[in-house]
Amino acid sequence: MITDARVLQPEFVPNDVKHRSAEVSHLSDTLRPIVDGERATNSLLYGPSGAGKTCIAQYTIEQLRENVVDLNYQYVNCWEDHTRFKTLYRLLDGIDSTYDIHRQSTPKDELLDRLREYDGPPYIVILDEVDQLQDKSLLYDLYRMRDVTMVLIANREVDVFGTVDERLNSRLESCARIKFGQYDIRELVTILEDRARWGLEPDAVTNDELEVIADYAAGDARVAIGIFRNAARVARQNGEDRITVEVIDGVVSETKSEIRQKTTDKLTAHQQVLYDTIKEAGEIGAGDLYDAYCEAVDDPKTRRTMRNHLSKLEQYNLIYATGNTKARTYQTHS
DNA sequence: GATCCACAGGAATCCTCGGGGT
DNA sequence: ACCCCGAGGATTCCTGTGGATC
Repeated sequence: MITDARVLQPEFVPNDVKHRSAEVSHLSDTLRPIVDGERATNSLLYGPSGAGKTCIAQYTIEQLRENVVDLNYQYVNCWEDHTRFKTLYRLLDGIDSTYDIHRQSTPKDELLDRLREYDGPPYIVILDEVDQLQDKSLLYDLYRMRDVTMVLIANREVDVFGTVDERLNSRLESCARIKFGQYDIRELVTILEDRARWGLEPDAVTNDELEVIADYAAGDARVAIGIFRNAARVARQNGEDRITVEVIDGVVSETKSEIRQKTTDKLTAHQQVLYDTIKEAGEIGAGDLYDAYCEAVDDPKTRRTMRNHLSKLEQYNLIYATGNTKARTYQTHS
């Protein structure tokens, strides 16, 4: 039933994207000067998760590479590489310049100097989940490099610019903001149609089933594709030759927790405990939460550190807080 | 409405770890 | 073997805020 499993993967970038032509052309307009050997504008793509930001960034740059003789680019997930060192390391990796860097504390900012020395072809860097970057001044350092063009990706604009100082803010003022909205049902269906056409036998699924999936996904393409993939897998295991609504119903909650799991896996042990505690309690205040947390771990950190962790969890969209000061409580999402 | 106090979050400082230099 | 350095996390210190209580 499955003819090409690759197109069912979440990181698959199709060679034709749907419903995002405005965003694609906006982004490629900002990058176009590179074709003429000029300096391109930096850009910020923002919008909810599963709205196609990462996909469109990669797609657009691929398109550009076909038109430009020489162009380097590198994708960095700032959540995974959230420290200054790791991000810089990844950027040097993209231009094969890491050969003798091992430790975290090479002479002060040697990595940055190394990047400054770069004089190859234009270098486009995608900084995904850039709001997770702990040291935003790195953006300023990158901004000042002639050959480097930044494509920033975040959920909310304010997460990127709300926290940086005046100096950086005025520099980034000029960057192109490209807003991504949620997909609607119709759009999700056509996205899934394409994947079905490329990856499954004909007639393995009809629009009715795709609509059910799109409905469950609530605008999030990542969730839609995840449900689709799991449904295809289960159908194949059952020896069926098509995806039924029953199969879809069966994999929805599994898929959603799978995606959430991917997020919580990236948390530290202490953050996990906090998240689990909140989840179990349903709704909990800061004082009770700290007490429960101290019970649950051997070496509890301070209250202040817990607050730092909580604000991380909030940024990750795992929890949210309501109310002010004493009345403030925490809850998990969905 | 005055006072209290748990709480949030910024800033400065401390601590630890990994790896270099001598 | 020893000391030193830088990065990043944790802690300490602090201020401002708003709900609770009388």
